[in-house]
Amino acid sequence: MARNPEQTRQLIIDKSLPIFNTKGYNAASISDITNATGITKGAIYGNFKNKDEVATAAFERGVEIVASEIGKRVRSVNTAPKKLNAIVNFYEEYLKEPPIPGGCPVLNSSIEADDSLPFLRSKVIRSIALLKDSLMKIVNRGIIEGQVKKDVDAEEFANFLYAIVEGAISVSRIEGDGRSFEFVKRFIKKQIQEISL
Amino acid sequence: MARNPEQTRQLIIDKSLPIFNTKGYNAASISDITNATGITKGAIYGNFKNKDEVATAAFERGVEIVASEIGKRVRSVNTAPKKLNAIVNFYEEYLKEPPIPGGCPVLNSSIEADDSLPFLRSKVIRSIALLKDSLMKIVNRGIIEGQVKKDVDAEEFANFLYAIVEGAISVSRIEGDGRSFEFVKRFIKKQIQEISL
DNA sequence: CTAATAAAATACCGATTGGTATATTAAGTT
DNA sequence: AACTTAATATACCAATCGGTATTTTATTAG
Repeated sequence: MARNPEQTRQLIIDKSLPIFNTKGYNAASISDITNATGITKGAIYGNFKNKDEVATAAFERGVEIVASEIGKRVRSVNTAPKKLNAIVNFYEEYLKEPPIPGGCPVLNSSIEADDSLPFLRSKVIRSIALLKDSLMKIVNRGIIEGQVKKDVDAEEFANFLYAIVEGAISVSRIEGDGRSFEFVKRFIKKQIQEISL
Repeated sequence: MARNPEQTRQLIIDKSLPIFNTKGYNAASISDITNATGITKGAIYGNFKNKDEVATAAFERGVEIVASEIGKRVRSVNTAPKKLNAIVNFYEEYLKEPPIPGGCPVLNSSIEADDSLPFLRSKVIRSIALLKDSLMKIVNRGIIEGQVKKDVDAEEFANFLYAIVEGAISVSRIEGDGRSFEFVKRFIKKQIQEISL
């Protein structure tokens, strides 16, 4: 054996994630990664079969970062409305101080993978399903625990919240300021208030 | 003079639009365009300075198509709530039978242009501003004409509507079915109802 | 201290990229 | 019909792409 392959692999993933996330899969090149890591092509192709696998690993790492951060926020409060608000606040902070440069990896990959990048598509779909499912569970538990009106359609609300947040991120990012997100945030908070008891 | 440069230019724009919109700027190559048009590189570079200008022209054509279609729907009804619903219905149809393959060009370019493609950024920002402004004007006129509650914040509603529609499109497209959009549509229709008198 | 081995570095590959310089061709003018 | 000119086609360019084969290097086992 020689060196530390796990560490190398992790380095490649960590350094390539922001590259894929900012430039997109096609524009991100292997030499971008070698430059960012200080590691050579040989090391990359020794640890990954091809560029697709690096991108996949980077995407999954990105989702992991986002999901873990959301999980932290969600667990830090104890009612459904507070949890939902915490998620919205997280995304607002995400815009101001991105834990991953380049925006939301799920949204980015979603746009790039819908027609091309078939190897990523199912991963993206799965990530979205997980996120929406978390939202649904929060709402449903809120209903059970008497914090949310019981006639609320949890699936509809989850779909609403997910779609509007992703949309607001994309708009705010291209506009380059948080004004649009501010408006949307205000709207979402009203909606959360609306379903709360 | 020889041949018909305007016609050639238009051919390049029309054929490259779906290519850029499905594959994205980077993955779409000049040879993709020569293949799709049956025209050679010489003709492309005779009519456009470079790839950026082809992409820009294609993007603007895409926006033109979307905007004109929306305008048609909006003009076909005569109250603010109906106009807003018509726009939502348009995007639902857009998913089922895309006038431009590859999804919404504004959303797609928005994601790709936020970090890279500086030459496109301002065009995308402008398109979004125009669309949101149209939405705002519809709401404000609805207020004046007594179809919309007068305490409604038109800018907030426009931002909400634009963000959620773009988000819903992206989710539905990656998922490959209209289920998510269906949920979101139901939610939006309720909101339109909510602001209506 | 050496041999074995696995990881990483280097050198190379054909294919493709965006772009350009040149040649050809079609149309308008006289 | 000959000439001019603008538009398109062809041929070519260096640079870069993803990927592979080979060599070097670091580590561990004996």
